Amino acid sequence: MEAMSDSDDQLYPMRHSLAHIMAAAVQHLWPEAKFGVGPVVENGFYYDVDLGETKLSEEDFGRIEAEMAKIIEADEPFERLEMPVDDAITWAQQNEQPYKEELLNDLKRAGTTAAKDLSQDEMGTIAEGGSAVENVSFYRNGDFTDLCRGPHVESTGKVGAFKLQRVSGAYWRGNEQNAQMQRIYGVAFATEKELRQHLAMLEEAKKRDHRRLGQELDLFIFSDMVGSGLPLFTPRGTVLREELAAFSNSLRERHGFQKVWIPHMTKRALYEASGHWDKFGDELFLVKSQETSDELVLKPMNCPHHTRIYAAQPRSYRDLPIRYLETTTVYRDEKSGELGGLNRVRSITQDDSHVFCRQDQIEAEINNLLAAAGELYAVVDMKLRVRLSYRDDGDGYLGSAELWQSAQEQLKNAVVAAKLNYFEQDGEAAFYGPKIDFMATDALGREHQVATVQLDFVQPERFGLEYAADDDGRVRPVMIHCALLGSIERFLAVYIEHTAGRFPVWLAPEQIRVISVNQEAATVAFADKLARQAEALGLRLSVDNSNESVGKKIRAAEVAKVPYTVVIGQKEIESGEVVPRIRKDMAVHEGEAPIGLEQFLQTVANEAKTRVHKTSLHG
RNA sequence: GCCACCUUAGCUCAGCUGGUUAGAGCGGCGCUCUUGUAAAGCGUAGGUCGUCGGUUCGAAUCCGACAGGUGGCUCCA
Repeated sequence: MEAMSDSDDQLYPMRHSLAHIMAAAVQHLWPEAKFGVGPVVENGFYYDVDLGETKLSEEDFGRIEAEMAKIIEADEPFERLEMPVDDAITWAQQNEQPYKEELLNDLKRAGTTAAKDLSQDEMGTIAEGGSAVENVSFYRNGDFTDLCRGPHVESTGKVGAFKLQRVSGAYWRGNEQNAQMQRIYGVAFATEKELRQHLAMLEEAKKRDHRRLGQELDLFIFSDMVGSGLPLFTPRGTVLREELAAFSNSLRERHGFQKVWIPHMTKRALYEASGHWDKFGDELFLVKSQETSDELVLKPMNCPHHTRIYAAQPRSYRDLPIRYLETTTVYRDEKSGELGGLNRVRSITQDDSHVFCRQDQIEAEINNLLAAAGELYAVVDMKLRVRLSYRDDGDGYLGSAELWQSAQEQLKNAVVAAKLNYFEQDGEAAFYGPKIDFMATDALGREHQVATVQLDFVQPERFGLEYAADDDGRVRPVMIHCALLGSIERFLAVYIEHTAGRFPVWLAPEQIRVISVNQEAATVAFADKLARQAEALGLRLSVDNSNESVGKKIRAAEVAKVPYTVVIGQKEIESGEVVPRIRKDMAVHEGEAPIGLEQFLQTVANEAKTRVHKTSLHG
């Protein structure tokens, strides 16, 4: 979320100490507690505990916090002890701490071999990672001793402000084969004020939650009868989807992509050929034909279909690159616990693109895509950062080492040329090729994975794709997958929260609301005229002619976050001018300024067309 | 899929430890008012308390299964 800073460095021992104090409190309350790991995380800390049959709930937080308060009140000094690993193992056995014992045993082995099996967190919890381990450290305060690398603050009184947040299940060492422990999370800051600020931010995030706004702004629904992870979009939500898709499509068309269309199901043979059946078969929705013996599946991706279009004709090196685009829905049978709002759904609409190109064209094609992505994220007003995901030394990567080398270089060159803020990470590549992952920062400073550009050396191979080179030899093209928005559903989730539902004019489901002062014939006729003019300009305008007070109707428009509201009555009918009420986030000029009707509508239409998020109008 | 918690009217929520006709605000509808930049007044209709089963003289309330949701874990081509 936020970058590490000096204050985070100071917070580290504090948060670490709080994890320790919480463990002490838990042990006071449940002496049989077995402890796992208790690391510092973003904004706080957690500790994994095993309480046997006892199930914690947030109602227990009061007791735990009260116990922690006692320990903090006592201001007990933290005492650091060191002992050889073998002695520590004896300690763990004597104190019946099997999880600690397991960690120590691994640590002992890691001392002589590579520490590969231990995750960073686990290593970090008990010892400095990587190097040979002889001694491990313990921290003691009062009657509680815990295996811990530290550092801790001097005494239990110096831990700042904290609050326990939630409890959840977590597998021991992140492996679902292992026992499930209870993870208690807390947030912690140096001062009460910072803690309050953080909690206020969480409060704001709650208000902006896309699920809540989706309901309040009437954008999408879920239905028990339709099923989990299958969102249905209302007329207003559909405007958002279609405007976003149209924008992404038009951007890509401008960058040389052609639209294609494919059916949403296919024989499973397609995925047996692509290799997806073996790897992801359990995520496919099966479709049974009642007429034939075909075994069909709903498409979980579009690339295999698109390769069929490519392969339907002999291709020459002169034809490349060939660029297809399609905004279409794929279906993936995600596990039930993984679904959530629009973030993870089972019907996923991707603004998908596939480039088939020569190896020497990779860099130019990536440049092309980065330009499109840059334009899109500038319009939606989100900062981008990219991760270059490379292969590591492991095997299991397909394609020659030289191809990878060259491809990774070309990716990086393109990212550097695009002046993107980037970082590189080995071992994050897909098995079929290196990739660029885009993270967008929202208005609350949270980062979200959105667009992605991936090179693919495998599918061209699997599907036997080729083109005729200048010497008439047969050569494999490289495939580039790209989605600018990622998925429309996930993008909407992020974007609704980014804007808090205050959509810019080009996306707003309702751009102008007209409020009548009364229901007299002249007023109604004037409203009708306005509506017709707006329609001619392609604007989304609605008229609120209900028999309510003007104040109430203004409020309704405000709550619906409509960009422009105009009140019409005798005055407007006579002058032909309106004073638009402008949604606060869009205003740049102070003061009121009446504007001719025609000019007002033209201006709004122009703002929609140019996709600006501020207005040139005066309120 | 796993752990914990949740599900009462269209929405937001009351309903104490099981006890006669399940409440409120907003929204809807009707009437009065014809209104000038964030909520006019009065009236009225909405619920087999997520579904199914069990315990009980009696279940919105207790138990179980299922469905859906929330927070995590695992996963995310």
